[in-house]
Parts: sequence; structure tokens; C-alpha cells
Amino acid sequence: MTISRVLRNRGDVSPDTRARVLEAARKLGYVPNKIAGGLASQRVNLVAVIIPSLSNMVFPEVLSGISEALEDTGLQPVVGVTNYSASREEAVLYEMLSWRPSGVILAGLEHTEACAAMLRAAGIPIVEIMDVDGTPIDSVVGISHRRAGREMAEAIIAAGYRRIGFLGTKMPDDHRARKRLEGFQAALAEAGLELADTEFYGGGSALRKGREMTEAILGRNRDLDFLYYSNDMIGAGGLLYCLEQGLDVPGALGLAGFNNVDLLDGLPVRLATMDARRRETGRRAAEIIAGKSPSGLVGGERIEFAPTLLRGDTVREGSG
Amino acid sequence: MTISRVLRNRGDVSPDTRARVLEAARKLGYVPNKIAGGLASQRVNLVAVIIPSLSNMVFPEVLSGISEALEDTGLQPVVGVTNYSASREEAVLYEMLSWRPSGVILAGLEHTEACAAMLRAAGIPIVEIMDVDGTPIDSVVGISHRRAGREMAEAIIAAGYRRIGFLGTKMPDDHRARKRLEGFQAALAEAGLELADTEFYGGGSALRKGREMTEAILGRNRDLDFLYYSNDMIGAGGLLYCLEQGLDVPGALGLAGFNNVDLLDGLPVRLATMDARRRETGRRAAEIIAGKSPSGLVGGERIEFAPTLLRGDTVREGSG
DNA sequence: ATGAAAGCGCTAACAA
DNA sequence: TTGTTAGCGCTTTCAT
Repeated sequence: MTISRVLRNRGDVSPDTRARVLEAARKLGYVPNKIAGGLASQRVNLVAVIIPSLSNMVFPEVLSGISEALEDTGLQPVVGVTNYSASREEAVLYEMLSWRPSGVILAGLEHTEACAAMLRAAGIPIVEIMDVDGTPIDSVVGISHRRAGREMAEAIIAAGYRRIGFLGTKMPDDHRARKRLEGFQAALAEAGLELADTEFYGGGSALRKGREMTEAILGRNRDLDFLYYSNDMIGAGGLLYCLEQGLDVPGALGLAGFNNVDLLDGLPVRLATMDARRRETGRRAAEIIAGKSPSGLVGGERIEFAPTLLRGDTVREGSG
Repeated sequence: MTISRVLRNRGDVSPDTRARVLEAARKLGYVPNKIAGGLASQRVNLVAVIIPSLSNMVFPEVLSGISEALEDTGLQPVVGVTNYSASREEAVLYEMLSWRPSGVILAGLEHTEACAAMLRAAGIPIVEIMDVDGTPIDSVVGISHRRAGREMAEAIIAAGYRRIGFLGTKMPDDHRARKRLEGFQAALAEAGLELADTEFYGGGSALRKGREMTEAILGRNRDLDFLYYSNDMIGAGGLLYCLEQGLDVPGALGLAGFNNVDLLDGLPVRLATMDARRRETGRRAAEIIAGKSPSGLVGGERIEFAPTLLRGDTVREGSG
């Protein structure tokens, strides 16, 4: 009836009635029931966003991009966290789809068959983000991690480093980290090189782990001349360790991480890294859902960003 | 009908029918419509969680505690972010309440009158968290920030520091930071002291800001013997700066932050801080909503944790 | 500009 | 154990 029209600013309502309704609503502390509304209209202003974790600053940053782009579309992001677990992803997705959102944004291209089936059957725009190495269900926005790994390796090799160690997380389900390493190793192989040593870690403070792993790998392998970290946090820990030890960075030992996190900005020395274009990724993904994509496409969009290499102070100038 | 019973494991259903229904559901990729379900049952398994920000690791940690406690209750957290803005809080709360959640958890005790009215009218458990200095609407879980500030000041004074500077954020709506400072100053006043200097900052990388602010405050005030930071990130930046400058920490200059963030664990020197009991706060708040609170109370619960002082390596041993 | 009525897809109570 | 029915609080359409 009329009340509904007022509250949604739809249809013609006389200014007078309108005012009276608004007044009454405010007085009663009335909050419309979106459950009933959603059921009746078959539309819900929610966008499901499914990410692996919140304790890695990378994802909140993507979220910012999403919120930003959704700001004045009337759409609202709803976040689900999988903890890098495929079964959790399945559960979270199921739960979210049961609310009939207007779209789904989810990290990565690797999903269980059940997830893929649900997504295909949902009949709403799906955007997979932060990785483009694989076959998307509908749209995809992100960088190629294989390429990121490859380009970092090429830069390192061009700078003349040869005895390269890798330090990363022990997370079989972090597909993006895995792909970076694969790309990295592929590029090394093409140059006739291979990793001189590797070191992996589980949970705990990433900064401290970076420190400890660096100590460990250098302890058993004194002649390494480069350390490639799978993320900036452990890279930063390693960098602090190297500085304390008075090592010659980047002369005798080069370092590089991945992500270009904010934190790097406050370290005494700038760690080399690669920017994953997180904010833009979030923004573009949200635009696709909101139907505001510049391309005007309805689905099946593919947006690949180029990862940006930031040389910082921990990789020496190239040569050969 | 029967289908509904199967999907919710309720009522008696023969194993055979049950199996057939499940099979069919799976085949069709059927996902039940919680909108209709919620409308019919007048119950929704959502818990609204409203926090100021996701880019401060503090809140994701509280969230972990909440998720943890909600794990096997059938309840699901839904997060809303206010960016420390009262009007955003109002909008987010309104939006969330319109989904008729089973409870609301929100940071802080300071809300607009409109928010308070909505919360009181909602008829569901409300838990305000992370601060107990004020009048709660229903239940409250957290620490007293005034007390945290006070206790830090007392420890600093007891350690013999006298020329104390404060470095914090320029956030009028961060009530918890404000209360800490108030408590801190009150304790100084009781000892016949006052802040020797202060420095505030806006946005940007907190680590870098900490570094810059420290340089600035020490630049104009060479004789400060203690720097109290309103959070660990700027504190860590300051600490790195002091170490680089070769300052005698904690002998000639003491440092302390607040929050006990994970990151501190990886720094070369352990920054003094105070633990805000974030995970426990989230856990207890969630338990209240889930009705699993050990107290058995139905509402109006009050849980105050004692902030834990962690002396680290940047405050010298007490004396007077 | 406003009212009336149907029905969104479920759940809850009851009937069979 | 299973089927039937009446809403849940809105939106939508159609009448007035």
C-alpha cells in the first residue's frame, strides 16, 4: 500500500501523505522488513563476497575497492570467509546463495565441483577475482600470478643474482602463492637455473616467521645471493633480520616479496615487491556486478591487470 | 511439507523419503530460499556485527573470536563497517536490522540517539564491545580504556620517566583512543605531571607515520624521556626509528603502544604494550548472543576484562 | 493519488 | 510418517 511507496520513493505520493508516513515511521522506530520485501520482489540488494581470510590485509583492501564501487548502487557487500578451505567455501557459498544475492564475488578460480555447480545454477553474475590463470565460471578480474612470479624471476636474473632461495607458506590451498612459485621456477629454468634452497612455514606472526626462516635458510646456505618471499610480511621480517645482521642488501643479498602492502612504507629500507592491484580488482569486480562495467558486457567479462614490479632498495640495478 | 522437514532435519521422516529428497535436491542444485524461510519462521540465523574498520587488524581479530564462538550454533556473523562515522553506523545498523538478525554486536558505547532507539526497539540481544566506560544498552564486553591509559601511565611513572610525550591519531570519533588518553592524563595529573608534548596524524601507512611523528616530536623536544603511542603500529614505526638513530631504549627513552598486535612479535625489540583481550571479547560477546553465556543471564550482562600490561623491552624496570 | 488483493517460498500447526 | 493449510510482511498489479 501507500506506506511501501513512500519508504521506497516510488510511485506518486502526495507530499502531505508522504510527510505523515515518514513522521509516523520515525516515531515508531519502524525498520522495514527486507525479508518480506525480498521475498515479494524477488530481488535482494546483497552482493556475496567470499574470501579466504581477513587476517591478511590483502583481502580487506580488495573489500575496500568493492565497497567503494558499490557505494551508490544500493547494493551491499556481505562477506564470507573460507580460511583457505574448500569445504568451508562450499558451506559459505551455500549459505550465501540461500539469501539470493544479486551477485557473487569470490577469490580464486579453484572451486569444488559442487561450488561450480551452485554458481552456474545461481543465475546471477559471478566474478572470480585475484587470479586469471584458469577457466572462469563467468567473469574474472585480477592478475596472473604465474606471470607475476615469472617477471620477478626475470628481474632478479637480469640483476645478476644466481643463487636464489624461496621462502613461503606451507598452504597447499593457497593457489595464488603456488602459481607464483610455478611461474618463478619456470623462468629460472629457462635461464638454466633452479632454486638453491626453500623454506616453508605454518602459522604464527608472519613478521617473526620471516625473520626465523631467513636465519634458518642463511644458516645452512651461506652463499645464497637472493631471497624471494611469497609475501611481503615474511619478506619484511627477513629484511629486518638482514639489516640487523649488517648484511649487504642489495649488494651481496637481494630480497623481494609480493603484494606491496602498506606496511612496507614504514620500513627503514624499501623491500622490492610486486603490486597485485587489489583495490582496482575489487572495484572492477563490483562494477561488473552492479552492471556498471564500462565494457557494457552482461557477463563473461575478463579483466587482467599487469602486476607492477616495484624494485625498492633490495634488488640491485640490472645488468646481466 | 516433507521437503522442508528433510532439509532442516526436523520432525520424523523415513530414511527412505529422506534419502530421495536429498538426492533430488542435490541433483537439481537446489538451494533453499532463506528469505522465505526467515519470513515464515520469524527467525534468521544472522548476527549483525558492526565495527569501525577492517584495515586495522584489531577488528578482524575480534571477528575471529566471534566466528569461533558461533561455529556450531547455526548462527552466522554478518559484518558491517562504519569507518568511524556515526552516520555510517546509523545507516549500517538500519540496513542490518532490516534483515531481522538474531542479535547485534557493535563496537563502542557511543551511538547516535537514533541508533540507540533502533537497538532498544529491536527486541533482540545487543552486545556492545571493546569498551566498558559508559552506559550500555543491553550487554557489554570489553576492557576499560580509561583504566588501560591510567595503568600505563602509572607503570611509566613508576619506572621513573618524567618528560612524557603522546603520539596518536587525529580521530575525534575514536572514542576508545580518546578515553585511553584521558585515563593516561588523569594518572599523570595525580602524580603532578602533565604531557610534555603531543603529536597527531591523519591517514597513511601507520608504520611510516609513527616514524615521522617520532622524528618530529624528538626534533623539537630533545629532552623527552618517554613516548606513549595510541596504537602499536605507530609505536612500531617509532621504535624502528629510534633503533636506527641508535637511541638508548629504554634507558634514555622509553616507548609504549597499545593493542599487542601480532606484528610486534617480529620486531627486533619488543615494544611495551597493553593487551586489549580482543579474541576473548569477541568470543564472549558471541556467546551472549548465542545464549550460551556461562552466566545464564538473558541480557544486561557486563563482562570487563583487565587489560594486561606487557612491559617488553622498551620500558625500563620500575623503581620510582 | 490511493486502496485492494494476490502471492513471493517457505514454516508451523494441524489433519490424516 | 506424510499431506494440507494458513499465514509471515512486504511488492506488484490492477482498480478506483
